[in-house]
Amino acid sequence: MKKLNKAFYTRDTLTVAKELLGKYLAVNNDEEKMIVKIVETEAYIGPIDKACHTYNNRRTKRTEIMYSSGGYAYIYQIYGMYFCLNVVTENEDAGTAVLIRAGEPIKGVERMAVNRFSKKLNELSKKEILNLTNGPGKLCRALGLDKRQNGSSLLGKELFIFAEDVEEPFQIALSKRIGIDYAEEARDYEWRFYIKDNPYVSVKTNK
DNA sequence: TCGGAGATGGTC
DNA sequence: ACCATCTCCGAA
Repeated sequence: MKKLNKAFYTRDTLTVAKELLGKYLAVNNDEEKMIVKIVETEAYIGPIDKACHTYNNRRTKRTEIMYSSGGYAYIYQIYGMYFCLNVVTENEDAGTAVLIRAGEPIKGVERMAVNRFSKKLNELSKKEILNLTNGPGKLCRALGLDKRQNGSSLLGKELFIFAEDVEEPFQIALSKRIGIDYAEEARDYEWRFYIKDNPYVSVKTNK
């Protein structure tokens, strides 16, 4: 396994969004050691993207981390009760990031079952297993990610992304992004990427 | 199986 | 007053 380095993140956001597919997101706290395979991402490109929190170079306390150079986690709260994990990309002041929308549970699934459903893994139905991490809010809940990890470096050992030496082949599909209907022309940009036919991709598909 | 609405609180 | 979400519940 090879941890993704600074150079991986400080590239074009659409490239990073695509290349994050099939990589592995690792969470290593005292309490939790979990891994998911990334199966769905979305690019957010502030300067030209009305769906992005940093559109028009808007700088606020919340979005400040998005203006750092690539390789940091931007985690924000949404709808009062959920969190979304983003990976900051490109160079300092770019204001760009990739939203991690869904993952396939690989390791520490027992813990994910507790975090999501307060159940043991062997008590989950097939449907619940598929529902562990197939959406940005669900993914963060399963992995125990919240405001505490906002701004964390992805080059450390608590939260990072790595590639396996041998990667299983897959096809990349793309579509419009989810849940940004307010974003005028940006709603039509096909900046959502996912692994074709992977069962853990979030179900909703706004074509 | 589906669509609508409520939950819930930080941000602007 | 929103909002890069999720779940429940009622209708069909």
